[in-house]
Amino acid sequence: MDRFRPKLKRAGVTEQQWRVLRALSETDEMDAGELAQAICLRMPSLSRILADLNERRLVQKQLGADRRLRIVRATRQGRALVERLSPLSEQQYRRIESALGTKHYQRLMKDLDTLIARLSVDETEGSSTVQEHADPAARGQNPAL
Amino acid sequence: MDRFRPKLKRAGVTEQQWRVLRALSETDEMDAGELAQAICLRMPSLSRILADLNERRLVQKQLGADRRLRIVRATRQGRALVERLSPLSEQQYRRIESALGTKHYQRLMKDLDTLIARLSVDETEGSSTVQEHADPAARGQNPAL
DNA sequence: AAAGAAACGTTAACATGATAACGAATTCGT
DNA sequence: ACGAATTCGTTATCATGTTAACGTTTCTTT
Repeated sequence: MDRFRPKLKRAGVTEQQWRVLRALSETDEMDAGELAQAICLRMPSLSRILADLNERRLVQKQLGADRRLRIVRATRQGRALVERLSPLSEQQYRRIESALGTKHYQRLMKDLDTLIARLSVDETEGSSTVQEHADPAARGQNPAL
Repeated sequence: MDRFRPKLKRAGVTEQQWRVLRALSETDEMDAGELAQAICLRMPSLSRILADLNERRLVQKQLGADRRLRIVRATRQGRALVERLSPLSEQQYRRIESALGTKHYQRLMKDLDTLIARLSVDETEGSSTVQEHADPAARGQNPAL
């Protein structure tokens, strides 16, 4: 992140704002809780970030059918920002991969996924919210960048 | 850490304070810079933490021969605290190990060490400060807890 | 249906992470 | 020897992590 964060800063977003936008740009819409779990952000942090991104018109918040829920969507501008920065993000993953070698890299990502999944299970005692990803291109359910 | 942090809190130390004390109790003395690198803490954070721990008599700061350096040592009380909490820390590592299995656990720790070492190298472009640890019991140069 | 419990977000308060600007001490080049 | 560049640590500032306390809305229980 030491390498990627400066690029994010030039683009006007912080590290966590980036993770939020990235996650949102991959789906249509989510409620805040889903989003928080998807990217491992606590609700207090997410609240602040969404409030900020909302004012800057990068995301859009609205009430759900269940009016406790806050439905969030990335706006056009938000998605455009992600499109613009994604290549720089990919570049960092390739850097990590080349530092370890493809084989070790994939093994590391897999082991980390396994660890996160298993630890999550008995944290919440059963209600595993961590979904499997059969996609071999997936680099883990919690992309750092 | 979600499991260990509450125990630390009851003992009156934060997560990073714990890491500082743990590192110091394993050596005789270090200057602030060495310490920061050893446990991956930025100097601004370390400064605040050492100032705090110093007032609470858990560590002791003094000037080195080179008077730019701050030599730091854990006091008796500091070491006693680590002795008292170490078993609880070990317990967490065993939990992680049992979640992955011994084989995967060791492999994960090794891969992470490798990654950290290699990324560090070309961050600083050559002046690798990351020392090897031949000790098989070592769990990585940056114990989280 | 009404009181209580639970779920979802928000806000508050404090500790930490990150970056930059600074002060003090030391080393270098001339 | 002297001024510039370095090194080490501190301080300032802002964003985030963490925990707890709340306000709303919904679900449960009776």
